[in-house]
Amino acid sequence: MYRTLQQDIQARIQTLLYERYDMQLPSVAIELPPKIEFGEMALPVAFELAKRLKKAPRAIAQELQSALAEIPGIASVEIAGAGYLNLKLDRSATVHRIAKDEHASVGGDGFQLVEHTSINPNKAAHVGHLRNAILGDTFARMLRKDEFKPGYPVGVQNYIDNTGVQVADIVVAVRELKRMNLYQTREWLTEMLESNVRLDYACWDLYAEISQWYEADPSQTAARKQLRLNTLHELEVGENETAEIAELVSIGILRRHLQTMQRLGIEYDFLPRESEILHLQFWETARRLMVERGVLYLETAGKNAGAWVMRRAGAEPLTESTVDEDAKIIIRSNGTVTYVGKDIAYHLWKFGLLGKDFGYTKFHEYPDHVCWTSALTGEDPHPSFAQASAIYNVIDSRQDDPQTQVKEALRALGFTAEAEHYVHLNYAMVALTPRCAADLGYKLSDEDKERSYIEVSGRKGFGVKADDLIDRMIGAARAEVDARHPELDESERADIADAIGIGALRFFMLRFTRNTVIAFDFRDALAFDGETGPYAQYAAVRAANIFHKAGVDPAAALKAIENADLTALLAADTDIWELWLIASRLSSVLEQAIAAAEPAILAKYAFTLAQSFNNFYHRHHILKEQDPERKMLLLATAAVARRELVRVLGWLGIRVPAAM
RNA sequence: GGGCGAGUAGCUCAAUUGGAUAGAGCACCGACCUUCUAAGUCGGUGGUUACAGGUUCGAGCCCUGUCUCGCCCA
Repeated sequence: MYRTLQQDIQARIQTLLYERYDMQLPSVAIELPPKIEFGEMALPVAFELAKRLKKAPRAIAQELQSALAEIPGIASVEIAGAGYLNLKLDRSATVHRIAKDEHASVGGDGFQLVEHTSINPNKAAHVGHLRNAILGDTFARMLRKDEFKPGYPVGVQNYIDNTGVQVADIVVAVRELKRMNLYQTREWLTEMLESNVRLDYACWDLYAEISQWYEADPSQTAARKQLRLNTLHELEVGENETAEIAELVSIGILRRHLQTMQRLGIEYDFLPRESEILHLQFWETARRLMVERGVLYLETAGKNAGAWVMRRAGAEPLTESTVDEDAKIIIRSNGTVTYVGKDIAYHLWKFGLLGKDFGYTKFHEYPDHVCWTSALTGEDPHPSFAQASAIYNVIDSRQDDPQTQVKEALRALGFTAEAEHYVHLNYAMVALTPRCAADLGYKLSDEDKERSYIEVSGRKGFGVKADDLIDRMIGAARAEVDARHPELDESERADIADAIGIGALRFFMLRFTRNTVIAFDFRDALAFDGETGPYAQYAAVRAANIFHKAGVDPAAALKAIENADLTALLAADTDIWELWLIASRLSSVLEQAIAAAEPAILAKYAFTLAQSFNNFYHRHHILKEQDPERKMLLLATAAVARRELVRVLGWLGIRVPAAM
């Protein structure tokens, strides 16, 4: 609703400026004043005009004041400070519009492809992967159609690198450390499934072991490294026992990853795999296109001589005699393609520019949709995901350089619109505090102890596994629920604890802006007070309780104020009006969060709204209110706070439990 | 060596992209449960926004330089 008002007023001011000063501004800023006493909207436009008109800002503000006051919905206009125009809204009229759920539409056409999770299928997911998946899932929820907004058509995919060096390592481990062949591997996997042992956990340790093994015996190092390269090569070629073992193990681990993510309410539509990108020869098609358009060229001199390279973004134009030593190698002089090369092909596919598609086959059935995976020859009918008009790659900041290269390749190939809509949704890593690392049994050097954080390492088997963390979050919530609600039966308590534990975890991962390194510590993550998920959930539960006790439907409470004149009541209680104002900003905040690709903005908003509601809840005892008019307004206020809180928590993937 | 990011209260983080007196949470001190549930509320302590210059009506944010830390690349 706030967004709608902003848009109206911006349009009015543009016409006003045009009429008065024959002037057009690209945009007119409307800010939220620092205090509610200054009104609900502040315009610094007089400062902007002062330069052009060569007049004092205050004088310009005075010239605009009366015209602005005539805009419908505006109660008054005041001039403050050096020339701010502070607008006060007609509170009663605005509340009526909010109660009717008038709000700016969010959404549009064009398929939005969000890629996240993308964990190597060779070991258990850890906290870093959780940040990735939660960010991506939240962003997809922000874009997607729901009961609040038309949204965009959205596809969520999880890229599976099933032929990479990490999977090769786990195959080497299965063979060399566990001494198993294909048949024995199959039995091993079946045993684990039957005894409910987590395969990804077993491989977590195996992966750490094999990483040590390569260098454990100096006389064997060269041979072992060669074995690893051979294994990798066999994986890439396919149709051999090595590839079959890799397929069994990686699929088993992938299924575990999907289960882990399902616990957080995270689902996927498509799992494209590296093996199909190789076998369907995506790269060969892309290579031809790149050579044809002069983007990829053979270097004949300098240190990169013999390699096929691509110019970096922003590089100076080449002259006849110069050699670009800084160019990015795409095909090494030994003929192998780099990761960036394959990634360029894959991204041409995403935008439907490659001229080929995967085969598709069903991989997993969620309650209300199917998750597909890539195949050489798939089944029909099937959807296609190679039609993105915008893509969002949730990949951590360590990949900034290669991501910039892929985007640059699209631009250089002439696909400038696609390059514009290529968003690397990057984020800083999750590390551990030294204390947390020590608790996990990691030996700290004196240098480590001084650091503010310590990086996790899969090769060292050092990190917090996702399922362990989820178990602990839910366990801690369960202890609280058991203490507070002994009267509830087992399944109800389990469900509430699940909502709270997951809510706390998701909120924790989302409250930091993307470029902040999270120094993970159990104490911080397990906090249920203050700026946390449970705090926001608690506010929503409290609001719901009011309606249970009153026997009133929240929607009816909002309808009840439709024809009431609330002017006097809203003038008397500024805190109530302020809560309505915060609630009205929902779509405005969502738009801002989408534009900045920053879910933390929504998390912050959810907290602010919950805080404002808790404040209101404490100050006004709704069910005891004697004045029927006032009680009606209080109920409607609780209803609107609850409505928007449930919505924003929904986008964050946080459920509101039945009780707390 | 090159590239990118960061440095804000004791700690962990914000700051609507250049706007009004830099805000929250935690921790600490104090007050509030016979209440629609205290996973809550209210009050207090706490700041030279790493440092030095510059740009302008206005700088935590932009520019130049310095220092420190992290990540990526050779």
